Amino acid sequence: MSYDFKKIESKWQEFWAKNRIFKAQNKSSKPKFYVLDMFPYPSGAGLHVGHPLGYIASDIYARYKRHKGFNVLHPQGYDSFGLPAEQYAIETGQHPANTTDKNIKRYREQLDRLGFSFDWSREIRTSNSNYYKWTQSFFLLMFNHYYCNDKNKSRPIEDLIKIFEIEGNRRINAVTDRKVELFNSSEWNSFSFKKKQNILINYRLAYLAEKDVNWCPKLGTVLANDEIINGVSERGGYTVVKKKMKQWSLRITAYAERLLEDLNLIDWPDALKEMQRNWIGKSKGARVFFDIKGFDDKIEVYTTRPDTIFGATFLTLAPELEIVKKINSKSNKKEVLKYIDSTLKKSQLDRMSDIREITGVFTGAYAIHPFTRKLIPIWIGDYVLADYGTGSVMGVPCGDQRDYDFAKKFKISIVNIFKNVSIEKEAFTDKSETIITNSSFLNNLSFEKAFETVIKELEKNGLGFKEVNYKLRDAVFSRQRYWGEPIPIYYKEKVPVPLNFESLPLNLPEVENYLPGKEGAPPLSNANSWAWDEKNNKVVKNKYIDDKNIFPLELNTMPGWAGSSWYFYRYMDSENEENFADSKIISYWKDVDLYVGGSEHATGHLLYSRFWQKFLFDLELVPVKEYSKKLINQGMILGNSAFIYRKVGENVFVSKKLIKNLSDFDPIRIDIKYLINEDELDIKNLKISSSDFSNSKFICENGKFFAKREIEKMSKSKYNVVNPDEICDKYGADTLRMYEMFLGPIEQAKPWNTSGISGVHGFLKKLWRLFYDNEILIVNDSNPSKEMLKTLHSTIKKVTDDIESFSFNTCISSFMICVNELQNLKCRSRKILEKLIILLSPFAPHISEEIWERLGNSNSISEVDYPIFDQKYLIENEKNYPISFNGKFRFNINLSLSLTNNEIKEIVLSDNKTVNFLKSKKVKKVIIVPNKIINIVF
RNA sequence: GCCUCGGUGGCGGAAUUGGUAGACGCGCUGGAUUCAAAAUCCAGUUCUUUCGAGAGUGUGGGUUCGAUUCCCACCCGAGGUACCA
Repeated sequence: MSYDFKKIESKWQEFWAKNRIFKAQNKSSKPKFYVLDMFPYPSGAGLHVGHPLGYIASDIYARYKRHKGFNVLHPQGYDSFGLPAEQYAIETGQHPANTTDKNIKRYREQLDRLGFSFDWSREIRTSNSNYYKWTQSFFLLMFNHYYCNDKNKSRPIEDLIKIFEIEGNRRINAVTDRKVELFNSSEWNSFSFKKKQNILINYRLAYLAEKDVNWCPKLGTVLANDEIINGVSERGGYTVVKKKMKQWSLRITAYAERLLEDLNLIDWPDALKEMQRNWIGKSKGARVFFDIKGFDDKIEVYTTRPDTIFGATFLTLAPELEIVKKINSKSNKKEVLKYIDSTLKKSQLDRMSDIREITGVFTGAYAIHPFTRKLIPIWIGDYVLADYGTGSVMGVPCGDQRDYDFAKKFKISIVNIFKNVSIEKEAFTDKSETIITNSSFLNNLSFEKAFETVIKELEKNGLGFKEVNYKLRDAVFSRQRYWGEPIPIYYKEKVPVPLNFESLPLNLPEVENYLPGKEGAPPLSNANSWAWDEKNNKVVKNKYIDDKNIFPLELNTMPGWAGSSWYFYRYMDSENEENFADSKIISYWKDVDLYVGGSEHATGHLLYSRFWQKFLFDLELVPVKEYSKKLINQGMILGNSAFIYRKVGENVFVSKKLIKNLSDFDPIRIDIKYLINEDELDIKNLKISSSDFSNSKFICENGKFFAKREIEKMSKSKYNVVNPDEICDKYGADTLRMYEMFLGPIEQAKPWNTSGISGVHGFLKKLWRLFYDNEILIVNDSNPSKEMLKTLHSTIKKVTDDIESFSFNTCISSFMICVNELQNLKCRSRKILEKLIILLSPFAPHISEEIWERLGNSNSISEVDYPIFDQKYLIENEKNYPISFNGKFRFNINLSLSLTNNEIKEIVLSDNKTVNFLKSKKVKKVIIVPNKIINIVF
């Protein structure tokens, strides 16, 4: 009997599903362990071999933890709202829900073949209304809260209203996106409903505001910063322009400091934490006020180098600022307006390609230096961003390269305020070597000293104050799309009013088509029933909108990251109708112990979900500040694309090595299924299957035609995808699982290469032969030899250590060595072989279950305890290091050490206990820890 | 430009905290079994070599009895970021 993986794998997959082996219990005496995968977006292309990489790793760990006696929660679901389904709907008229269902079915089939230990009873879909009901409820909570800086947490908006009623807003210390006018209590109480709402919206955590947003005309929607790659849309690669639009935003900036600070609490990859730190972009500096000559207004600038204030020779304002139009003099008016206009028209891409090209216009106005009282010119320039800091900077040419270039180009004076430094060629920006001169009371101070001194002076004279800034922007939350969560808001007197909680979910309406409506209105404007009956709390037809109780509903939907910001809590209690999850169940599972997913979500999902968590934490809906203790980023599996070369202008293809001059040829992408033996082209097959090539001529070398291979991202459009189904058919899921782990370190990107898979498959066949000689089970109850025990226990140790550190690739090596050694030792001992098979079962669960059963066990192998390493079976060889040394040594358990050094002759360690060595005057202490370092201190 | 990570045979990659570099797998070479193939098994496989040995972990220095590992400078690659004052 040989290793019949097809029969084995379908048998056990059925068994696991039927017996609900992996169903997690919400009550258990066992310790809990929550293993989470980033749930997939079910695209139409199905899975390729790259997708399951992370799932395999997390599945191994989940199965391992079950063996170790944990109550493991390992769920899976679908992030099923999203753009591709909608684009497909626009093209074909099919409802996105239908295509999404179809795709999910296909995904599930593919996932099921790989033998994952998911608890499918907890499956969730973000596009189901019983799920997005809660996403909507969290939006309402954000709408009904504001961020209180004094308590440093979110508080109910009612608290704020109460304060307004008693004393107005003068003493309020809350996060707002712009300055709010000041009022006292009697003023507040006299305000109309509309006016009150327009004030409150400035404080809400979910707020509506006119914003410069990234508008993608081709997609007909706005995009968040993290959805733009190199100035074009991540999806489709379309141009993006700045546009002013009224948009919903979430006040993530209120949490900037906590998001930064709490990175210290979590065990996430350093690279990813660093990305989040940079994205948050904290900087310390000062705000400085400049008077404007001839105006009452002041210009406020933000600077991280207030120590260089005496080097400021001009101010530059962002062209978009309101004040620009006010202060520019008549003589320059035309030029200034033209410049403002051209800035607004530029697309993201233009602005990026124009990088370092210096442009700007003098406004004709002058500011007054706060200390010297000298006049300095006010310019505008698009290198100053309107939405960072104050949108204005003080130009210090000697201390900032951009200011330096600007001053040089426009012949503005440059003052050197650095001691013993030349600024002939470029600005001097090294803070650590800065010594200030030529600067009145700051002379001879270092950067740190000058920084503190000048801020004190500014604050004393009311000329400015210390300030911290963040690059992080509030998250735009409106999308002009159909296939997303409706925002539970209606408009009364053009003011947004939240639906009450009881009327959720606000279901996505049916629409006739999914394109934008009139005048670019979002697709929801195409719905006939999309108005809110306030009295009866229900959706009604738009035609009643003139009725005094009926109001228009919000037309925008939520972005893709809304549903994924809290889904890990829904898995805990996915059926709950009363709450997003029961609070007792939440306090049992608490948080995610291991989260596995791609690093491409570093500044998107992984930041938004942390923000969402902190908000829920403030409301005491969740028990922890961070939802995921540990995160592992799996690297991408890359595809190996194939190109063949066609002579320019001819239908003639030439084999790779015969080409001398590449410029005479066009590379043509072909599907890798037409390749045999790595890079040889199957011309016959290609000609038959693809009409494009049926009349082509192929020039071969030695009768064979070779293609060029190139490593790039695996994708359907690049014709380089490898389908896991094919691998399962040919080698089985256990082989695929092990091979994907064997390819290399989990977090590294690595190209897919099928040629190595035979080694792993051969291992499983060899493993089978350890138990079976043809038809006969050869395992017996003989006692194992010392060597066998040593092999087993060193494998237990290596594999356990490596699983704990997520080095799954070296685990596989250890298994291979173990099986080889046991084969050589002709091991037949059940005591050894049973343990080996348990050890292997997280990696190759199907074959392990099968063998386990054939050995006469009636329970599932997943319910068995993991073997425990016993040190006594490891006997290390004695090692001699005939050298003199100074410092640390590392040995295994038994040690004999001779030294040629005159001072120490011998250190002998045996049985971990007796230590003999000749005392030396120079040796102060010898610390010996078994299996650790021997530290000899001189 | 800045930030982060990395660079080891023909290839994917091992090497615990500074202690025999190249584990394990692929590929390749030779052999066994076979009518033959598949499958399987055994041996070899960093490079150079006058077969004594010598060189060798991107390059050049340094620390150390000893460096793939630590330090400095540089080169190359991947990812992130894009005028953030």
